Amino acid sequence: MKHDAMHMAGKPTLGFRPLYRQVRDILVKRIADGVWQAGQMLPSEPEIAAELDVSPGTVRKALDEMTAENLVVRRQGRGTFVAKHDDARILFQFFKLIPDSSVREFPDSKVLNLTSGINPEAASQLGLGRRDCVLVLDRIRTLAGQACVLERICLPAALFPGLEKREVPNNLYQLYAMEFGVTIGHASEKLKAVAATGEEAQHLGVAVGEPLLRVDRLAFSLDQRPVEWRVSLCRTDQAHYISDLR
Amino acid sequence: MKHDAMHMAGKPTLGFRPLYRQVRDILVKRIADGVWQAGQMLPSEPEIAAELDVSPGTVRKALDEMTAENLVVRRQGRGTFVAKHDDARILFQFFKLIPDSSVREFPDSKVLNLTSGINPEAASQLGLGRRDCVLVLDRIRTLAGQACVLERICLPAALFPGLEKREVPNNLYQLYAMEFGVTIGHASEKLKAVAATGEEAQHLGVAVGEPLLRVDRLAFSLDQRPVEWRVSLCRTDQAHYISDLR
DNA sequence: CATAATTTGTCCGTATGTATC
DNA sequence: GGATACATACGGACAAATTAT
Repeated sequence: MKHDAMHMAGKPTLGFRPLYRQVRDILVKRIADGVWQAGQMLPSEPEIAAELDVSPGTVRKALDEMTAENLVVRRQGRGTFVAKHDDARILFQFFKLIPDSSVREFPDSKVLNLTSGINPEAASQLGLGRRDCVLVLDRIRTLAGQACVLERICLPAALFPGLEKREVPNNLYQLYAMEFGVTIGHASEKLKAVAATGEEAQHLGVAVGEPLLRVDRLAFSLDQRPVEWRVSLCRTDQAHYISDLR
Repeated sequence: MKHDAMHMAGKPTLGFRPLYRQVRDILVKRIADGVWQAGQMLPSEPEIAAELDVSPGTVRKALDEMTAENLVVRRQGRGTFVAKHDDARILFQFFKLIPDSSVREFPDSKVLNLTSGINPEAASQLGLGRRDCVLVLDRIRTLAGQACVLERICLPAALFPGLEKREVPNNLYQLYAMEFGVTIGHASEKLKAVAATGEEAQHLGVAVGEPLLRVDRLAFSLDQRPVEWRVSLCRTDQAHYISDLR
């Protein structure tokens, strides 16, 4: 690794990546493959450096990036740990709806429906073939005692075998990681204001035509593949969605 | 600086900051104070290191952070430059509304109204006294040929003297920086779905009661003070707001 | 067009401080 | 207190990109 072909050649190859990024990729892959599991401590920086035959500084830079991506957590004096999808992290990274006059809070969930079958639209969003089997989960979420979010979650059935026959917990991303080895790395959301239809209005306890915030999320696994498509309809009369621009 | 009092004492002071962060603060202050202006090249890393009597690696780490915060831009072989609020940056960092079936685009603006006076609500948002003078700018913005955003922008009059008597350009953050020495560093937005009122509906060409996306933004200067409060009402029938979760 | 100078990017190695067990 | 781990700081060597000569 130290005397990488990329560096020896006069010209860098087209697909050249810096050494620290190659190291990063190796470490990410170990997490994605479950070699190092959620919450587990990584080997120390000098150990990783010795194993991969790079300098400690290079490992440090790779871990710096992974820390910035929320893939690992570093604790001085203790070690570096694979980030867990615990409630606190989900709350800050993936749940952006906050009660207007109160603090951040993890919503309860009630499952309405869980089916599997053909769903061309969802399959397209998830990058599957039109006829690949898709799981569809409908649920309603409660914030500060009020039904607040109605959401439909679509998943590639192939990645989550047996999910239909299982109790579905509140924290889905933890379930994906712990039970199916699918770790969500990041997600991209598209927001619109829409009018409530009859069925939606009934679930959320609002009038038909009332404005709702529609959040269309595509979530990606650590290897950058789309693995969840989620559409949430949110009441925003007593809550708001936060977005920080930096 | 090298033999900082913080380091000599056996115990770190309560308000201790790492050296590279102290360096960062000095450099940020120079940008905030206009010593180094937008687009200007900074001295080279070894020069800054020599001037502040720290090692080049420490300056490098300070600049790394500032790069991550979009305060400076580094270009290999050329130098490090103070980030400009040019259209491209505004478009990616601060304008999150994208046409559904097209690419990112910088919206046109038409000023409806520009007044100054007492405004307790805006003053409170901006951290001013209730009776401090506030500038209020109303404008309407066009995306893909369609009136799309109706927004009200509130500013502390004390920071923007003479703004009322001036032509107001499309790119406000550039104006703040170039003409008034106020650089926006980051912003925080709260989103809700609301129903259009009569006046709003007329401006945006929709029916009364139609759902609109209400974006409530507080923007902060480099020294972390709130300097702009902006409420935007957006049509989202042919556009959407994007938010990346990482 | 070729070369040199400048600047950031990458990589390396060491020493010391701080937190935890 | 000692051992271990990460955090900080330092400084140097070479590569890559750009600009000036």
